[in-house]
Amino acid sequence: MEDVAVEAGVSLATVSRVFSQPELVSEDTRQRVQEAALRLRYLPNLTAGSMAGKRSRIIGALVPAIASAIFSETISGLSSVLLEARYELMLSQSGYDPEQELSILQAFLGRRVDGIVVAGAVVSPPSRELLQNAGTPVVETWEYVADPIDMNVGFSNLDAASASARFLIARGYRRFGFIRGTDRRSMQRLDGFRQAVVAAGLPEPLVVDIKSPARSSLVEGGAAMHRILQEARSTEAVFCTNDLLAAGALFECQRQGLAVPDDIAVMGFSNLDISEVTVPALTTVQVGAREIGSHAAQMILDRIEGKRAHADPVDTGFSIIERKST
Amino acid sequence: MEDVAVEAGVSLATVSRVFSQPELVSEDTRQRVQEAALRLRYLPNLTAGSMAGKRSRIIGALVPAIASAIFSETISGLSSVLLEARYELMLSQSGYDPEQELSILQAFLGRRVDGIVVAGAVVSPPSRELLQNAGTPVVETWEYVADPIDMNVGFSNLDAASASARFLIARGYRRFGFIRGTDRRSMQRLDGFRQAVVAAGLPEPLVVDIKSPARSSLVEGGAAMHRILQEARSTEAVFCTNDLLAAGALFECQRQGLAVPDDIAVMGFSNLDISEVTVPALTTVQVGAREIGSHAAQMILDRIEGKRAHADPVDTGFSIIERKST
DNA sequence: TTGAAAGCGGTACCAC
DNA sequence: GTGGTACCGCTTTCAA
Repeated sequence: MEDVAVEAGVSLATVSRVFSQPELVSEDTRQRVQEAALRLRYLPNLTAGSMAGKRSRIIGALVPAIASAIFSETISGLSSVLLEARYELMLSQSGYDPEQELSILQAFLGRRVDGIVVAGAVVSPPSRELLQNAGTPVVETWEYVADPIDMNVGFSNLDAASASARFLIARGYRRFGFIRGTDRRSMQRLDGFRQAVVAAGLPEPLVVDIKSPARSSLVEGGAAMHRILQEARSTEAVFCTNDLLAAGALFECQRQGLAVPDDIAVMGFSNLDISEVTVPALTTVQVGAREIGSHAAQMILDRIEGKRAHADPVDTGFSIIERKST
Repeated sequence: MEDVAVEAGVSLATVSRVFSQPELVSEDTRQRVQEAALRLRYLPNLTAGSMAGKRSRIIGALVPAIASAIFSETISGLSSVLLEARYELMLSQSGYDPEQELSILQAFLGRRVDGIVVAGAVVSPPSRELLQNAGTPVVETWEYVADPIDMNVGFSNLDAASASARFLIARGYRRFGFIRGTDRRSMQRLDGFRQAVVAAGLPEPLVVDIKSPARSSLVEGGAAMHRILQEARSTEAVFCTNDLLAAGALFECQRQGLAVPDDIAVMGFSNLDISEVTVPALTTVQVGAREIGSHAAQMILDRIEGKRAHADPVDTGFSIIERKST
């Protein structure tokens, strides 16, 4: 920076202004400084800037697994908003491990990120406590959190699953299978689904849990459907806690020569790309994955700029998308 | 940090050492400092550390689109290695826009990242020039780059596609369709495929380009297959430049009531999760997506630690996975 | 093994 | 509109 200042014949302060608050500098000097910077290939050191100013312009995001498609739209939405606001995204995966989660959050705080977005709610007590004391803006997403650490953008997984069950019941299905992922949201979905089924006086769904959250959901979905067909061939409709599981389940039906939805219906959750194109296309629940990400980003940015001290929880809602698989 | 120093009755330097080079501090003082830090909830400011030291411990990664599954295994592999080495991942998406790409790379350099990994090669001249002059370790991936900016981990897309063509020819297919993505690697794959087809004295493949790289490849693959079936019903086998396109194409065949591979064969590329589970499962090309990411991370870490000044290009190779779709 | 002090490269407040 | 200058919070010689 000093080189640029000398080259342009101005002070350090002026060079700094040209890059951070150009409107405070006269047209003329601005030009001179910018040319000097270009000539010297000067790129302002944002790290130094972060330290001197108080903001890092970095947002940390934490997902269970980067390779899983479930949250990628959310992260993409987050990233898009941040890019536009000239913020950077720091991304990490916890691998479903609470200790890993804690150490990642510590790293984020150590970096003095301006905000943290987590996929799902933060469940491990040490992690919650850490964030609670840190005072950094935090957004928990993809579920309604009764007692959020800070901000919350999501929807009621319980309600969404209840509505799904009622939808299936209204279509005439009576005997249900339920393929469930291992995350907390899947638990909530099971609760909601079960409640609606029981309320309708129908038998409880046959619940099959997937083996490992780390493996491909498409494969797990197939394996789970295999079990259901083995244990309860009379099952009429299977609800899966995400579209990857549902697609895997659908393929398993095809493999066994079963017609969907005539022999057995399949319903997914999340409205991922894949649900739109399978044959038959999957009935699913739209949850505004991308919107959750962009919303979370906006809430953090607003908070940073002091627009509102406390943001109310945002309910992004859901809607059932009826396709051919039910 | 000063508070901790006072609390523990030591100097700033000692506190610093406890967190960065604990082996230089006596067991006793180390304990005292750590306890003090815990009591005060002290988290070292890594930003300040980055500035004082010379390393940021941040690696920047640039992909065309975060929501696309193509590179997610690579990013995940990258992230895993970095996490273990206590580095952070900064992720951005260019949205297939060269100007965006440039501005993201500038931001990375402004952050003084210790290394940059790009999905694919950097093509726009200004971006290349920027990185060339920066001196930051750079890894271009997923393709063999004749004149890399710095390091290179990938494979020959041309050879992989040639091998695919020969594989299909050996299976007896003669009339080919080719569904092509818009990226450079897809172009290379077309070259390789075409060469092998022509070398065998067969007619050139019918090439269909997808409309927009931004839309879902699954949908685009279906649309492209639709066109092929319309324009050249006699096509015997369709090669797609990635598995999402292939899956989309496969579903379109199902929609039209065509049997795969009996009526028409479909082959994909990349060996994504989905190719394993569709019915029929997709023949594809395995390219070690995850390995590319972990390898890239390791190369950068080695470089940072001065293990080798210049790393040779790494060829991760490829292999054809024969499944039921051909 | 520990401490003192000079930076690292900016920002932002205060004068002029 | 521009310049001077205390920091920001840590790392890293150099000495003790």
